[in-house]
Amino acid sequence: MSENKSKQQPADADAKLDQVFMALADSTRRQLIHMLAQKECSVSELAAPFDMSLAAVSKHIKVLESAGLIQRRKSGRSYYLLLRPEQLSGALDWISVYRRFWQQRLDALSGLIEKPDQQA
Amino acid sequence: MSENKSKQQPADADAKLDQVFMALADSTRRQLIHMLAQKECSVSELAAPFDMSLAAVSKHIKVLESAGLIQRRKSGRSYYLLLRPEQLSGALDWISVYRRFWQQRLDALSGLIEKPDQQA
DNA sequence: TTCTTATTTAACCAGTTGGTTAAATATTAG
DNA sequence: CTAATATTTAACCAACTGGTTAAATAAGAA
Repeated sequence: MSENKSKQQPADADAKLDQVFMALADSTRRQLIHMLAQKECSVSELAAPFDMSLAAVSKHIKVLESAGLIQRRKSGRSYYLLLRPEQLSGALDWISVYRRFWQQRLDALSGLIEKPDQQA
Repeated sequence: MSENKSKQQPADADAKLDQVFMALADSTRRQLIHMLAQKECSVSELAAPFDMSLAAVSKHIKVLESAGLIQRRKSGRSYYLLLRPEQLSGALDWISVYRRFWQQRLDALSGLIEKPDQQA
């Protein structure tokens, strides 16, 4: 018998979500993602706007990279980082499951606004 | 002049996102959210399925609570926890910004599948 | 080859996380 | 009042985070 059939969600997917959410749980890293959504950047381009050492930014980049959110390409003596936005889909999907739990309420509320009495 | 006009995103919102994403970056806490999406639960109900001490679960609950994702109500000697799913909207919105970056590609891809040649 | 540029890696540090067990607190039950 | 139940809080610990500075590595420039 296969030994991990009992887990409905593979531990891998869980660990991956851990990594992605953790990667997003830092303002600097979210800004890096934002920059990379505009265009591919080198490490020093990415580091420029931040008031911290290049080594610190390098570490943040590594966190994003091991979460799979960015990809690295070497060109000459520079590394260029490329966003892999589709890697966010797991996180989006996870949260989206709970969207209906608040959307319901909002829908009900906007229903009330549209027809405050039995006017419809 | 107001001294924090230069920041386009208030630090508060940033810190809040930090907390929410951090709260989600743990499988145990995601499972707690899942349970609370079904129904309001007491601490011991929440702790039951987990192979860890009640004190540990209590700490996880506190993390979710300070992120604003759940709300606590005392009844007798039990605490009941209630999910506040709408508090996930900030995180969803943040990720959604980048959705188009991968959706574009998927759309293009499915376009290719629908009309593999110039058959349309 | 030697210098400079781009970046990583190593060593270190303070603070946080996620777990433990044991003690404290609050409330209901006898 | 006393005992049991539900939960938090405290004290502790190992591992991880996010930052630092300094040294190592890689590659283009002179």
